[in-house]
This record gives sequence, C-alpha cells and structure tokens, in this order.
Amino acid sequence: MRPCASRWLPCKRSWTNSANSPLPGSRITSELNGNFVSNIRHALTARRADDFAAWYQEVISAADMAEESGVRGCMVIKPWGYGIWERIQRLMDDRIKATGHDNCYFPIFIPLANFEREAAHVEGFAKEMAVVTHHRLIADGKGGLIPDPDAKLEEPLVVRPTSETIIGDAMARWVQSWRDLPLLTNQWANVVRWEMRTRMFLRTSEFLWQEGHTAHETADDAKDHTLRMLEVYRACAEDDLALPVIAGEKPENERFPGAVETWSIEAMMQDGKALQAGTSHYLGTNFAKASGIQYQDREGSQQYCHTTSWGTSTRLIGGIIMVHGDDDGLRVPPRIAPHQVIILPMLRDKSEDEALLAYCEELRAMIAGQQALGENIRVLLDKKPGKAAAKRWDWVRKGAPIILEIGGRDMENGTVSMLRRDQLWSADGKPAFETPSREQAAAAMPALLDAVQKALFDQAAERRDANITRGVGSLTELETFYAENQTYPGWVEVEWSKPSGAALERVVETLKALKLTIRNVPIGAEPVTGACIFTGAPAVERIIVARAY
RNA sequence: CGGGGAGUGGCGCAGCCUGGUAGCGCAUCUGUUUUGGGAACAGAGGGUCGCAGGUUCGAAUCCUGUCUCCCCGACCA
Repeated sequence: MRPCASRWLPCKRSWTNSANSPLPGSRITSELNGNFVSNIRHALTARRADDFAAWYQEVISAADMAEESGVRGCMVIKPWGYGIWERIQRLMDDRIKATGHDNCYFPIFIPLANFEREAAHVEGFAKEMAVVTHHRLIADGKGGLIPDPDAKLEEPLVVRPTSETIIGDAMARWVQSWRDLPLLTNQWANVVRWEMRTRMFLRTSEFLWQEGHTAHETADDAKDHTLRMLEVYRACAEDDLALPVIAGEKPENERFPGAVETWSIEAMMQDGKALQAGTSHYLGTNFAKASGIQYQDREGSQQYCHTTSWGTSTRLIGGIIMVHGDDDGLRVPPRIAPHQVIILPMLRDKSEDEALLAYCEELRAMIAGQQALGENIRVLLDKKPGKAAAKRWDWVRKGAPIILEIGGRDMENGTVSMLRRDQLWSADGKPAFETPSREQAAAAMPALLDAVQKALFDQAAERRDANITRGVGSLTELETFYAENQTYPGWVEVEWSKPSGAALERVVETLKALKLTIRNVPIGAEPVTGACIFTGAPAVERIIVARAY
C-alpha cells in the first residue's frame, strides 16, 4: 500500500466533516487522514480540496487542452485536448458502427419552419438558439460592416442545437416500407446552444458531439435500441474512458424536449457532483408525426415510425478531467491518450547526445512494435530541446500515462528511468522512478498500460461506490445529510413513488431548495422496501439524488 | 438574464483611490558555468494597460458605453 492510498483525492481537514455523519456512505475522506505526504511540490498551484473550480480551469490550461477564444462561450481546443477527443471519437465510432449504424452528415442550418414542427422540442430549445437572418454584409460608412438590410432571409435559419427535425425530414424521404427499417444513422457534428453560463468542456455554446438517429417499426424495437445505445455509452465510458457510471432512466421532468423516455449515464466527479455523460432517448412517434416518417407495413397500411436519438459530446472530456485529474494535472486513461508513452532523452548539447538518441530510438521502436489494449502502442520520442527534467513536468500536467527519462547512465547500464503517472510520488515526496532494463521496460509496456487503465477505473469506481449513500428514509434525513456534508456530499439513493405532473413538480422544488436534482432511476437497483420519502406513498423505484453540473 | 468580481508582455500579478517616462515574478532569447532529476548567474527581447467614445495640456488611472472571463443565482438535451 502506498503512503497516501488515495492520492487521487486531496487530503484536507475540511473533508473530514463527513466522518461524523450518522449516515452511511459518506466516507469520501475517511482513509485520507494521516499518511499524507505534505512536502510534495505539485505541478499545479490550485488544489482540488481548496477550490475545485479553479483547479479544473488550471488543469485545462496547464495540460494545454484548450483556451478561451474571445467568442462568448466558445473555446479553442488545442492539440492535446483535441487529440483526446479524436481518441474518444475513434473508439465511440467503432462501437456505433459495430451496432449497425452508418455515418451521415446533415446541414448545420435548419429552416425555422422545419424546427417549429414538434411543439415540446420548440418549447425546450427556443430560448437558446442562434439564428441566421441575413446572407450578406455591407459597409456601414464608418469603416465597419453591418448585415445588409436588403439581404434579409425570407425565412430565418437556426443553427442546429440538435438535429432531430432536419434528420426527421430526411428520414421521411428515406423510409417507405417496413423493409427500410430499422434505419440506423449517426453523425459527428458541432451544435450550438446559447448557454447563459458556460464552462470549458462542460457547457460551451458550441460543442462537438455525435448524435445517433434511428427509425423503427415498433415501440418495442425502438425502446430496445434506446437501451442498446445506452449500453454502448456505458461500455465506452467505463472501458475506454475509465469513467464508472450509473445508467438509468431520467424522471419525467428531466426528459429531452419531445422524448417519451430519456435515459442517461451519470458519472461522479471528485467533488461529489454528478455529470450527465451521455443520453439516449425513445422519441415515440412524436418526431415521426412532426416530420411525416411513415412506412407501409406488412399488411399494406401506413404506420408512423418509432424513433430514437442519443448523444455524447466533448463534455466527456470535462468528466475525464474531474474524475481522473489530480493536483499535478490531468491523468489520461491509456486507451484515450494521444501518446501513451513519452520518451525523454536527457540531452546535453554534446556529442554523446547522438548515441543517447539512438538508444532512445531503439527503445521507441521496441515499444511501438507492440500492442496494448488491442491497439499499437502510441509512443512519442520527445526530441524537443530542453532539459528532460523540466519537460517531464509538462507531460505530467498533460497526464501521459508513462514517462521514460533516459540519461547517459541509463544507456551505460542498459536501463530506463520509468515514471507511472498514476503513481507519481514516492514516500519521500519525490517522483517515484523505477529503473528496469530497457528490454524489461519495453516488454512490460502492454501490461503496464493495461494496469494504468484499470487502476484509473478502479480508483474512480471505489470512490463512487463509497459515496453513494443508501438508507436515507425520510426527507428530513435527506436535508440533514446534505446540511452536514456540505463540502463534498456525494450522491444519495432514495425510494420514491414516482409522482407525476404537479406532484413531481413539488418534489423537484423541494430538492431544488437543497440544490439537488434527480439524476436517474438506476438500472438494476435493489427492490424497494418502504415508502416514498417525498409523498409517503408506497415506493415503486429508487432514484439517485445529487448536485450536478 | 440578475447580483458580485476581474481584464495591464506567453502565464500570474502590482500600479488606479490621489492623472505626469509601464513595473515585478515566472516563462522566452543570448552568453557563461553547471549536469541524474522542476539548474545558477549575467545580459536582452517582448505590452498603443480588453475595445470604443468622453473629460484633460496630458488617461492604465477619472466618466460613459461595450466585449470577454470568473463566482453565486435563474436557466440548462
């Protein structure tokens, strides 16, 4: 056991308040007391425990992932951040293709009339739309440009916030007969939602995502598919991104505008808040009716399709930061790391550099020739000028899983100096280098990357499990729990009677006063045993309640 | 969109109240000395102080407007 077993969690006095809680599950800090190595000089200045929001932003800039763009709510995604997104895209796309979908591309502009067709959809999105009203600029006579009043569009175009309506339009053309079903499509695109309050990766006005859209013969087919894609998301989040999630159905008040059912995967951040990491919707015939997606069934009569849609976005990167990041920066799970192994030669601007580089190049080739986690290992020999010891910290902040520093002594001894990003510090507060032989190190790389991937998931899963509190039997207990665990309370699973309409609204308002939201109804939860903590009626299911991003 | 805070070299900040030659730390470049763990010393380069107006002999500083960012709230597939 390492000295600070949970070095991925900050060790700070304020976190220990939960230890006094009478309720179970609030052990987010229990094993953090003592054993804390305090003489570490961390690679970041902000600490998770001191200011989680400031820490989050420092990770993004220190890891060189993204920066402000000067355009409200929009960001520039830099090579390391975009490289992570490309890895997510690759792995997610493979999974989407493997479930029978083909990629398409639909226009970024949606005619207003087209968008107006589904009432609930309009209701949900109208207040956050970017609208294109002109197609030309003219000089304003003062050296600037203004939209040309004579170039006003007859019908404004909206910039897509999501593409149900325009894809529905296409589906109506593409689907004629039951033989055309199911129609399984996906697109990778940018979307725009005019958000009031933005945060990099978590909620930006423009973001990148994939949106899947499918059409089916029956409600059952479509519902099955909704859950199939939810499972794809769960698998991708957990196996590729090492993000443990809780999959379940959203309550009525959290449904996608126009959906009949909305399902989500929810991940727990290190501050105990929930992040919706992906959603899958069963849309019933709502959009089919709005767009006229009909097919002739086996008996020859016209039927409306049942459709689904589902999406994951660059928000996943925010989740990776807040789940895997530590006080030294990002930690990227190997499967989605643009470079999994970094080789840093200790160059000295001398003639022996040549031999050292050759030694490193041989190592690079040994590693690159192998596979880990089912793919060729991505290894970078970083020859950029500069001291290896200084460059090391850049890669630590970026979160490269394995860093190999190679000096003249290593070359003489036939060794390498190896650092695991997820086990960065040794007991004496120094980087925990190991020095296996070059051949051993190269041969160990597949297993090592596998181990880092697993370790990141296990740490996150352990934390999640330790911070879901069950057995809260009344609203008063819930209020007490969140009153006593104000810093990082985690999630609570409670039983409820699934109220609807106005009764549900009252529950939502009650929770809102505690800054809480209903995340979802977990699939595979324990059976209910008692009464609804909100209404007192017999409970019918369990819900996860949490603060959320 | 409401309340609060902030924008000054790449990054982090001081200066503003009380207008008068744009500063500091880190980073960068050059040189020297170092060389197995985030080098030291010396020198140098880099900013029309978010933007636009206004007041003034003179504005980073005062006034007005505006843009962007951060925090809280409202909103949020």
